[in-house]
Amino acid sequence: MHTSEAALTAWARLVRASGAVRDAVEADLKAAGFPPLVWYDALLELDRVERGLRPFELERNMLLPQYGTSRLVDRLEKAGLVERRQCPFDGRGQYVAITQAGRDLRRRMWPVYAAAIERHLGAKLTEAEAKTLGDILAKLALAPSGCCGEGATRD
Amino acid sequence: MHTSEAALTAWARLVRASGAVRDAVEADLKAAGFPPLVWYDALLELDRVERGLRPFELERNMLLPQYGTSRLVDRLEKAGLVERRQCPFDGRGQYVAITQAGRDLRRRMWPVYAAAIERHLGAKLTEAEAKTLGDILAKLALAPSGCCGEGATRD
DNA sequence: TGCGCATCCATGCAGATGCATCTACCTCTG
DNA sequence: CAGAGGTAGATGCATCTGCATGGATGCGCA
Repeated sequence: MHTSEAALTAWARLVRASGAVRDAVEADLKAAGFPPLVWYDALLELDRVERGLRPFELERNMLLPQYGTSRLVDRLEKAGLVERRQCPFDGRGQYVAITQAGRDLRRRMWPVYAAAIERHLGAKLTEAEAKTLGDILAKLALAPSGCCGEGATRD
Repeated sequence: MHTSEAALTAWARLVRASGAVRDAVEADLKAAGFPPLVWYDALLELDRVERGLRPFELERNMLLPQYGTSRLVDRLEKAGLVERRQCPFDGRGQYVAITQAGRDLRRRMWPVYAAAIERHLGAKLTEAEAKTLGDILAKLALAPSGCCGEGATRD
């Protein structure tokens, strides 16, 4: 099986460009005195759901490892942005719910975040390019080849 | 200034997809008993240039922070894959040169690496899509908006 | 020549991450 | 109900990263 030139180029640029853009957006957030991107993402997930989320749900939604989620919640909790609640129907589990402080912080972060995205991504692409980019990237997420077995063709 | 829907979607998918693909490729390398991606990248850079590279060159080429480069070279050196050489015309500087062991390792890693790229990226896109993706991502690297001032329009 | 300042690289320390493992609880089966 | 096996989540330890700073050398200018 041959790996195409185009795929190799796309890989190289994907890694570089995404890293650079991500770092730039992170830097803008930090410069404004805000916590890292992953905090925002977690708060956003949690803000969507009234009852809170189970850690394993957060883990799936954010593509984080289990221990990463556990410790991220630790930090968010320590900062007063979320709280852990006992899960009523599963003694092993818990719900993680956003607090008002968490909602406030997320809301304050959004303008800075949006501006950073615009500056580091939006401003460099036309509308059509952004659309195309999103569409192609969506295909990469399909049929997870790394985690669920059944990645290559079955023989 | 409004941030377009398409740009926001592209951002979200860029972060997710690139993270997922990168993690999957890393995992394949690790599963084959190889060191992380960044080692490969560094060895590749160093393998291109006979005389070796100054750390600050490696730093620029790989978009790494200065201390990150310093410590990456430490690890590579400890593993016998590179060696530091005194710089003949700058007493502060040095050259980092790949060793034969480094070249060998890089060569052994390549088939696994290429297969991983094909599996996690190439196989999911058509040739045309990969080409388009690469072209669009290339535009993101232009006119660095995060690091050199002069990102937004001058007022 | 000597002094101020910039550049190159290293490093101490704190915080974050990866890995393996642990505890506690659930569920299924006989 | 007992016991096996699976799932939810936490955590000790080693490694890695970010940040600030330090030491050493080069360079420009009086």
